[in-house]
Amino acid sequence: MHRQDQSLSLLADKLGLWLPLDGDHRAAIVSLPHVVRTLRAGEFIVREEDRPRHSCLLLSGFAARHKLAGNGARQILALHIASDLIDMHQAMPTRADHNIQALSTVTLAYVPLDAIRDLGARQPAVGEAMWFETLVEAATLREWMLNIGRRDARTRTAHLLCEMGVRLHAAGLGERDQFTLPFTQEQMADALALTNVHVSRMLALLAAEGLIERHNRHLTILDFARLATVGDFDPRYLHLERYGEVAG
Amino acid sequence: MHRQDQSLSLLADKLGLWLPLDGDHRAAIVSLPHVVRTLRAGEFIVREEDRPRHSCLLLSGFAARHKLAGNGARQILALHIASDLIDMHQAMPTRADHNIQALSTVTLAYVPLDAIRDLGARQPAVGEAMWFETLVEAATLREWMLNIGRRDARTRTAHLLCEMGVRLHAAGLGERDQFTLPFTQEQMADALALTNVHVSRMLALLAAEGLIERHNRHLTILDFARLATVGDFDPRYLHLERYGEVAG
DNA sequence: CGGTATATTGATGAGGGTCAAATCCTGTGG
DNA sequence: CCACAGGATTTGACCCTCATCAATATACCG
Repeated sequence: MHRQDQSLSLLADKLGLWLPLDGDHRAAIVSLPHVVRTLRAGEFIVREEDRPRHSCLLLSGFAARHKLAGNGARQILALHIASDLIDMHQAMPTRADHNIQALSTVTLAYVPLDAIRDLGARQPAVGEAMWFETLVEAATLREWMLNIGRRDARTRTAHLLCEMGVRLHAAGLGERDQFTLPFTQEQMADALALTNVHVSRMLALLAAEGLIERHNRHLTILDFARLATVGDFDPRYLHLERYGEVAG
Repeated sequence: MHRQDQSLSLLADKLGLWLPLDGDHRAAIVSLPHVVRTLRAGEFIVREEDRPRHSCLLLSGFAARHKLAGNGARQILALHIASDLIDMHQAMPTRADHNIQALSTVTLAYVPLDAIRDLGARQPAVGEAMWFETLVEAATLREWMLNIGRRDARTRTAHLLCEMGVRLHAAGLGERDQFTLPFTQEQMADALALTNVHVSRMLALLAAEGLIERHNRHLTILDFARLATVGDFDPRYLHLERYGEVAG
């Protein structure tokens, strides 16, 4: 367990988004026992049937949580970006029921679940902040379910772009309206419950409508307010109050 | 706060499904402060923008958790049956982002979230069991997302029927293979991300295939194993180990 | 550079939506 | 006990969104 590095200051920053944390809180977070590892794209962080004893903080890179249907189709349940905390409260007495897979090279800080529980008990504010993190992830999952179930392909796609802009910006990984979209269209398709072909068409359509501009994987949102309208996107579920105003 | 009634023995039974609980545990659960109320079909248990201070135990009847899209379409996120515990851990410092609505006459026991938290601290086994309940609900949500995103209408419908059979039976509300399906086809459609018309067709198809039999809202599963195959249904996500064997 | 993964584009078709009418239930009041 | 009203379900006809299949084209990487 490395205790010397500062990897977990990213976690302190993230949790500080949810609740004001003082120096003691931050110090306690940063000194959590942890191990840092690097995985390459495609490697599994958690595999179905695993029984994880650690939570992971994504220090850099991108990952996807997904399940497979009997016909081989994949549904991505969540896209994770740097600063996301994975499975903090999944202290399952049983096995994981889905996979988490690196989509790019990722670095991870593994923190034992016991240490997280202890810290939550010792510093209730930190416990609450970690709890809030879990609730936001659940709220995002519900919003995605609505997205997949009841919005058409164009709306769905616009919604995902808005969400990624806001989340990447909140995590300090780009501007809300200009960022590198790190996913293949096939991965986006599995997140949106579409096909890669149709995602390609929808991105082309949004570009033709003057809502976005693309150069390779670099994306510019030309009119966030309009894209949010098209995407039926209301950022409240992300609980990043700063982004409440959708105005361009 | 009524303390005299035995409404919460249902909760003790439910939590006992997840972990063995002794007499002390049960006594502590049953004596939680609570209020019992009755709501009629259509009334809201939690409304978007509410800030609930209570968790609800569904004592009888059926309820749906749902979100609305901008176009007016509704996505049901979860169907709740008697013995389900609603929003135990939703101690949101912020507002609910979806609705919970009674689908039939329901009776509810409202338990203050503070009391739940206290009990979890005082009796860790009970806390763990309540925690497990939340994890199972999250696992169900993920399975539904896969269902909606990546399975065709026939498979989706069969999957829901299997799930309801297992859950109703586990809750003592019917046989796994024979129960009253208390939902309108429109409600099922909103749960499956289909239309009421197509749900009608899929139920008719499953009946024509000899997998189920219907008389009004009474449903008989004629061959559970085959229906589970058709529905790509693997009950592990419900964590009711007893139902692991899908055999007819 | 060459080879592979990714993205684009076109043609075609199927799964499920929409609309509308008919039928069936359920509950209510006479 | 029957008649009736309202909702729920069923059925049919038609059509549209998105999937599928296939051929290029483009970007990425050793």
